Amino acid sequence: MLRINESSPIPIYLQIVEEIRLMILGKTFATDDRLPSIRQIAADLKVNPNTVAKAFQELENRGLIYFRRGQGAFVAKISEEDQKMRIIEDLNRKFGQVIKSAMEMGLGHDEIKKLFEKALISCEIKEGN
Amino acid sequence: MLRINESSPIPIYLQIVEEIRLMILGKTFATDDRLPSIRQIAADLKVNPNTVAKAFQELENRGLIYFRRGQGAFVAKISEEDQKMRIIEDLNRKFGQVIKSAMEMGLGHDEIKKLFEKALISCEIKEGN
Amino acid sequence: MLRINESSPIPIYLQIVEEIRLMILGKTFATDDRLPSIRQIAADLKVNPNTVAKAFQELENRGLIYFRRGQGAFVAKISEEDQKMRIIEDLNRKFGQVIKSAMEMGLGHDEIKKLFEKALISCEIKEGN
Amino acid sequence: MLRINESSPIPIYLQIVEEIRLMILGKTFATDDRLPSIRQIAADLKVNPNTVAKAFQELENRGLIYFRRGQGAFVAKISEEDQKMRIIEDLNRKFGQVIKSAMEMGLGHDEIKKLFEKALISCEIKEGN
DNA sequence: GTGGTCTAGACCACG
DNA sequence: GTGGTCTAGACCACT
Repeated sequence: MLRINESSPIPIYLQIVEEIRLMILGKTFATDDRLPSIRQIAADLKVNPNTVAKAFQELENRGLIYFRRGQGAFVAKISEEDQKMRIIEDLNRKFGQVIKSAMEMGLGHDEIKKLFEKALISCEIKEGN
Repeated sequence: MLRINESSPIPIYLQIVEEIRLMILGKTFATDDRLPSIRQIAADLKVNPNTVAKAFQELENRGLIYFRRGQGAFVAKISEEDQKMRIIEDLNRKFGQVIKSAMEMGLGHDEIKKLFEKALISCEIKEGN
Repeated sequence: MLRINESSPIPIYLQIVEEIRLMILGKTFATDDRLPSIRQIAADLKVNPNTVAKAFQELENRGLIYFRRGQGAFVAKISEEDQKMRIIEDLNRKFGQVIKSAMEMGLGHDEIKKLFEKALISCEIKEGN
Repeated sequence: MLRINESSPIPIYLQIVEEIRLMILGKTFATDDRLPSIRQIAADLKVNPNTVAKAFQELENRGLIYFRRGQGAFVAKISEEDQKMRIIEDLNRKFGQVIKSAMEMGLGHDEIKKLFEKALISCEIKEGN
């Protein structure tokens, strides 16, 4: 389920944090669902369990998951509005960065919009597969 | 001119690479323009000259700049089409990532589009300042 | 195993690159073999680890080695033909340079050949020891 | 007449030294011939006069040239035998290096000889042009 | 243990 | 002045 990019400069544990964060916000996991075990994920990703453990700790620090001794990690409760807000803020920030860099490269409003729409369609096609 | 984010997990030298790359693609610098000196940038950003040197070396490896001994670093020639192509590929990839994460969080086509347009407008307002 | 020449005008890190390159092409190391660690080589050669790291980075750029996080550097895969081709090109270039300089010094075909053969034999004797 | 390689790691002044050394040993210049002026060479190579001056100084240190105030640099006297010996030593050393690297890459006597002969012929063809 | 990043600061080559 | 190399040594990410 998870995917990491070995050659990215971003530490693996932060890539895992981000992936799981998105899954939680996107309700792939619901409140109080049990997450896959650290060992399970480590085996899937062919990564050291310590690395996954570090990611889980980070998620706990951010209040997105909690641990039950001997049972594993579970999705923490977030209110609907809170969740929606976080998603929107997140995307707003990400879109902002891309648009900013597009503007730095000299593209205008219409060009940017066109590129976005092309990317959106191409994503939907991939998703459809 | 350049800005770096100290707390980002992305290494400083790669942040510098990315900033300069965007400037070159966006024609802030034209072909054969001299870039600011390593020492200059290092002083501006308050980082070690070696860190900037590493960024420059990376840019040279990617063929975006070249060096003249004792004179400094200069913007390499890229054909117009090549440049346009790189910009588009770059944005396509970046938009793709954001859209993908939006879909993972359960947003639909229209919601994503709406968020994008909001972000675009808010960027233009900032730019206008 | 490695040797460097302190007084050469060629930077130490490039000398290391060349030595390891020859070892890989000459199959002293096979595909996916682990190279000695940066720290190990640095200690052996009595140079700074950063210098060796720079050499390794260069080898990675040239596609001769790859890294696994936390494990070390490994010999990348090269096809047999590719390897043979590189070796031949390399030697052709090197011989060409020496022959060219010999010609510039006024030596004729036969003299050059004689010198080469003498050198070849003397190398074989050394090798035999 | 001279050629330098901008992208070589060997300093330009040492490249110039080597070129002129070969010319002197190869009798392109005879004893007491006047060498081209520093400014002349600097202009030809599009290099800073300081760089050429440094090369000349190095040649003087090695006893290959001498200066006459206000007149320029001249080829120093070398005995015939001395000259022949230097040439041979030089080539022997260079061939030795190439052969050594060939052996390190696992090539045998006959393969090396074949490659050498091919290179020799291809050099003669170039020279013939 | 591994490599990766970064700093502080030295010295060199080149213009 | 420019970039290039190198050292000494720190801290981080990962196995």
